[in-house]
Amino acid sequence: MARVTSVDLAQELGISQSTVSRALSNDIRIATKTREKVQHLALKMGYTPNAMARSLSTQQSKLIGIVMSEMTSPFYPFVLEKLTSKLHALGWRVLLFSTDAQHEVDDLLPLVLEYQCDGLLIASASLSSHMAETLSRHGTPVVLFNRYAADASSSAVCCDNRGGGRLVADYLLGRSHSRYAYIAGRENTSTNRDRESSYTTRLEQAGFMVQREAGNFTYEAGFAAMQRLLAHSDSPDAIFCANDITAIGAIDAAREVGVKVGTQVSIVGFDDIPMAAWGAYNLTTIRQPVEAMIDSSLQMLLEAVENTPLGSNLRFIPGVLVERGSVKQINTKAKAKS
Amino acid sequence: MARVTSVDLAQELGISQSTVSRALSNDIRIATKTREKVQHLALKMGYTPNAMARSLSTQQSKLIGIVMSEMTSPFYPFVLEKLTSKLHALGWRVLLFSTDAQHEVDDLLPLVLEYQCDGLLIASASLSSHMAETLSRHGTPVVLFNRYAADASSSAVCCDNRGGGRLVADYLLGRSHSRYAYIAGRENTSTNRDRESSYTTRLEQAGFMVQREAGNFTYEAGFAAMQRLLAHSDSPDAIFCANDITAIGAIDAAREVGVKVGTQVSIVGFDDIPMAAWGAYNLTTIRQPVEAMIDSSLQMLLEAVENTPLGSNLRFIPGVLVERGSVKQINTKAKAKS
DNA sequence: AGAATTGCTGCATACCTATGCAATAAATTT
DNA sequence: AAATTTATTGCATAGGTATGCAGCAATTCT
Repeated sequence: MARVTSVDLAQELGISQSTVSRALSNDIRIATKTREKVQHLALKMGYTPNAMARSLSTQQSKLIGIVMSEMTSPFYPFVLEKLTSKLHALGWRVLLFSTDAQHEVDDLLPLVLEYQCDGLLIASASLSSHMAETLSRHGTPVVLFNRYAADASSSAVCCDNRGGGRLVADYLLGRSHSRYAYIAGRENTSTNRDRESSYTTRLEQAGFMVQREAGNFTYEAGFAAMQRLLAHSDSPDAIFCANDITAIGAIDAAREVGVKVGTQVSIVGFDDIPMAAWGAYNLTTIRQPVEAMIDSSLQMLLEAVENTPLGSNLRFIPGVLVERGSVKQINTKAKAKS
Repeated sequence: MARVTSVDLAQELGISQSTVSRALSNDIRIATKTREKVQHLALKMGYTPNAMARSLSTQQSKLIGIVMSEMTSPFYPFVLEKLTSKLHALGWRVLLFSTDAQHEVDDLLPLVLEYQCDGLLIASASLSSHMAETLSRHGTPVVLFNRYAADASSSAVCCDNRGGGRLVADYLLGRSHSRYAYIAGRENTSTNRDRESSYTTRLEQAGFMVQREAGNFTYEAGFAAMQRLLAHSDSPDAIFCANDITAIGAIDAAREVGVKVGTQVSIVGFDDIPMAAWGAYNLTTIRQPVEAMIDSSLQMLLEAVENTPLGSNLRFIPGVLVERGSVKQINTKAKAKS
């Protein structure tokens, strides 16, 4: 029951604890024979190094904190899984923090600091500049995932949401729609702001107004927003939704009143979550370059952890439009024209 | 940049480190004045206790390890989020491990042990009896979530899958179907075994055969399995799927070939994930009592952590059938009969 | 006033590992 | 054979907190 320590091994073999420690870390200076003896006994006695003691000694916890909100939105579990398995493969452990509301992120940080995380990754949540400063004072590098700070005080990697919004606008413009709308995500997220503003700007440049409905990145919000849109006689025929879940809600709302998606009305999402490809929805959407975003943020973070702390650093990775069936096909007139 | 420690506080105030430590933990023996002075300075200097050092000293890491597979299946993110936020509220931190394949769970455990986790929760994955023994030798309590060990060597809380299977069988039997099928989940999971055997047994008792198609808890598997089922002329009219995702795949496959779900064919799932309620699917399913399962497993685990390590302990919590539109309604004849 | 109690604080050490430096023994060089 | 180098190991300490026990001053009791 009592944990076996390196001292136990040392006593058992009649050697010093330091030799044991070095033998177990394959230090070249230890005689091969001794090394093997130690490693063999360690195995036999079921020795497990104490990471706490090691951290204390080395001043490195080998811990990466991940704080994530919206964990139940289908996009993020994939991110979380990839992150943790890649970190594990690289020898890091992950300390997980979840939060619903934005304001709680700040409350969580002291805990991150207590556990001496070597680095911090914040997904789909932001960071007060006060806390960003605290972290930097402690020398804990942090990168934001899919969100960036207004004051650019911390590094971040995002999907190129502005580019994505433009892509959608152009795509819809190219297939002769006449009344455009946007169903928003949660306000005060850079994600929503960027997708909306770029989409809207582009359409306005082309001479169109765009109707706007509030939302919050959920199915229910998408459903309700679509109902509102359909309540008027001149309801839109081209709708960009802040994310896929919202779009799916919108599709279900349209179907419920017999409006045909992909012929009478076009709907585009953002993310390309697995459900977007499901037969019932077949949603045209912008695919977030998740793998690239994950790799990039990991690289950024670990570099900062291992080398010198780098300054603020923003990286935007473009998404790609994946065409499915929720947008009107080009009619012959438009085709001839192009 | 240099972290401020309790020693720094002590020096600054000209008192001993032990007094600082006690003052910060609100030890009654410390004079109120001193306590306040210390706490005030701690705040001012931005003191953060070092959890590593504390763990080393107290022999308690306040860490709960969670290992989870199938993180991307929609059921588990919810579980993970609930678990972490409840643990946080109770003062615990969570060390997250994810794994795809079963065999990797064993490889992960040494890491759990290195970090001195006070307890371990394994979701949707199992544990070799060898490792269960190792853990118990280390005195680390473990509870399995939604999976249980064949040899009952570790505690577990599960949905009552057998009860659920029976519920489905009875429900389908009650609405005059004639050809039954089961689309399986991953083999070698207690979840799949229990759902299947109870369902099948009940139907066989009632004199029916049940056709079986392999699967693995995914949309694609459900889709493919349904295609196989529909390939024959006497395809089933009542299908129980190992989980909701599988059922949704099956529904899409049926729709693709024009088979009407809820009238020509009945499909029932298991889990009641949010998508089951989506308009396009409207899936009748067994709702897992997630909250109760989470609370129960947490209670079980934390009790074992804080008190004496308890022996093996199994808990099965019944699910409830939620009726939606994917099953044939009772026709008048059947209704008259009952 | 002396004795006992109470209130508050400090000393010393445990927890476990990693690592700079010194020490010893063995091998090599001159 | 003496001097230098190489190989291997041990000593001692840092890292930050918690805590049993002792110490001291102030208060209360007899």
